[in-house]
Amino acid sequence: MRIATWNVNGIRARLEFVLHWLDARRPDLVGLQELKVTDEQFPYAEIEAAGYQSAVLGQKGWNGVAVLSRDGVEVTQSGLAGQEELGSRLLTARLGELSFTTIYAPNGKSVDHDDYERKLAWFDALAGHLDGRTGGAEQAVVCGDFNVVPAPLDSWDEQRLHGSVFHTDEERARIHRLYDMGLEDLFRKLEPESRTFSWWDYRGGAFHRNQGLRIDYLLATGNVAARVCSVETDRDYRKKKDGMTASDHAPVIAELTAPS
DNA sequence: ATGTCGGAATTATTCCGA
Repeated sequence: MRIATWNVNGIRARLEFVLHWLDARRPDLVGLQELKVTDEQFPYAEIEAAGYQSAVLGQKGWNGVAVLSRDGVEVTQSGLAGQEELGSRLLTARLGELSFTTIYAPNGKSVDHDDYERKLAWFDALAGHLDGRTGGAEQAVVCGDFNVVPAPLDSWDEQRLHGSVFHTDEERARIHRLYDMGLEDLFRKLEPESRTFSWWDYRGGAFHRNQGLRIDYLLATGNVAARVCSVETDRDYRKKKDGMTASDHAPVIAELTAPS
């Protein structure tokens, strides 16, 4: 089973690119973020023609998340209670025994901006919501754009950026709280030393300079993490392709063995 | 060069968010 997360930066602008990727990579279950469409504007038919059912939590213009599945989607959670004013940023679907949540964390802008405190509060609400859903025999994946660089190794320039947004101890504490709740970072589990990014700024030739951040991840409960056999950051889909413009994020894909 | 995108507001240009 292949699971993936991808911030597409606008599903209307990226549809051709996403269809190309679905056809090439054939993931079974995908979390998409930053759709920038209402539910009605989502291209259900085109995605269905590619072999996927879609569950969508959209909004006009900004944010928005979706779960794509080859085997149907039963939505069990749509939105994060109490955080609605920050936009459409969480969606959970159940596939058999597996709970699959995709999130798009608030950006925070900068540590001295009001949005930064709202970002921290959003993560606290996320932890509160997930509490009790990631322990015991629960099988869960929580994936998406976390907008936090979890450790110094995940930044292209920790020395310069430490303490700035995405790189603060407060944000990292929120990610560690998720780890403490039993969620493991699938990429880090398999690649403990690798400096591999998932996002590069459009500006300044950041991609070609490899000035990026690892802010997109697949977290999973231990019983799911035990099944992971490979994790890839799909850099090829951060590149222009046949005249199509890429998102500023690359997909992250993990392969899981069948449940025992 | 704070250098690029996608989308909104508003009507082809400017602003905003990332």
